[in-house]
Amino acid sequence: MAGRKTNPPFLNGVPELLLLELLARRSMYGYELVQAIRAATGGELEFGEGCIYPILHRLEGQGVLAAQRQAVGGRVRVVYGLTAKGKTQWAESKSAWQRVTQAIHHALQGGERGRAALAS
Amino acid sequence: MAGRKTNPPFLNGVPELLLLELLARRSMYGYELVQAIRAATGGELEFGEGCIYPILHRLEGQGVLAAQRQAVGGRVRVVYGLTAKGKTQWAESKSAWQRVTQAIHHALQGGERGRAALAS
DNA sequence: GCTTGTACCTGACGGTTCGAGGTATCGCAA
DNA sequence: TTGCGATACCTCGAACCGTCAGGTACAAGC
Repeated sequence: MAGRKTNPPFLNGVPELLLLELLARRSMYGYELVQAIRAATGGELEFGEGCIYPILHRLEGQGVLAAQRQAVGGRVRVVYGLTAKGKTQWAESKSAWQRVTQAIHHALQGGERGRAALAS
Repeated sequence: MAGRKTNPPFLNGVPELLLLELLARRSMYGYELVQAIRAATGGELEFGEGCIYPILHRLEGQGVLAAQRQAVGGRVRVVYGLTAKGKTQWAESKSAWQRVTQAIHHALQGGERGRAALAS
């Protein structure tokens, strides 16, 4: 339990979920995404570049994202956007997340009462 | 992306959170907790014994849980309950979870609009 | 006697994230 | 013009968590 300071110890696959969400709105490049996630979560969550870039590359390899090199100034940005497959995955991830969090939320609430809501 | 069939790929520290929640209500033993989690989440989440037992032992070692051996029939059950420290940690974990999921939820909703809420 | 269910436990494996490091360009200020 | 910080990309090793497959043992039913 020694190391581990930054983010709270939940989350797994959450970076990917957030990536898909943000890219569903508009194409962005890696460095931008790192800060967009921080902004979008009100600073609550923060994933380093060492977390984001590998995911980006993996998703691109899976055909979920499409990369496009853009020259801006004298620099090159790699802008990512969702493919058709990506949109499907985005929708799936999102609903999976909602199912899971609802289940947990339910478990955190449903003590002695609230069992009625379990209508098969 | 090969392996990974059972649970959706979010979650980290979630088993621990659920453990604390359930034990805050009443003392339980390991095997019971495994099924209680499944029941409490409507079957959505399922953590095996290989996940639960190590956490139980770790939390006991940290003074978060107190174990008590009970002889039932010809068998011995190890019943766990929250210590004072455990109750603190339970509250902390719970509020942390809520903060995080709210942040993510917010990120999943707040598209182009809702930026106004970012005062300062 | 054998299988199934209860009840405990462990260890190897794999995936994900973290942290620190490395490169290069641009703009600004000293 | 030199240095610094911000931008922008990338990679690697370590750590952690959860999964899966195993292993023990008792009780009850067939």
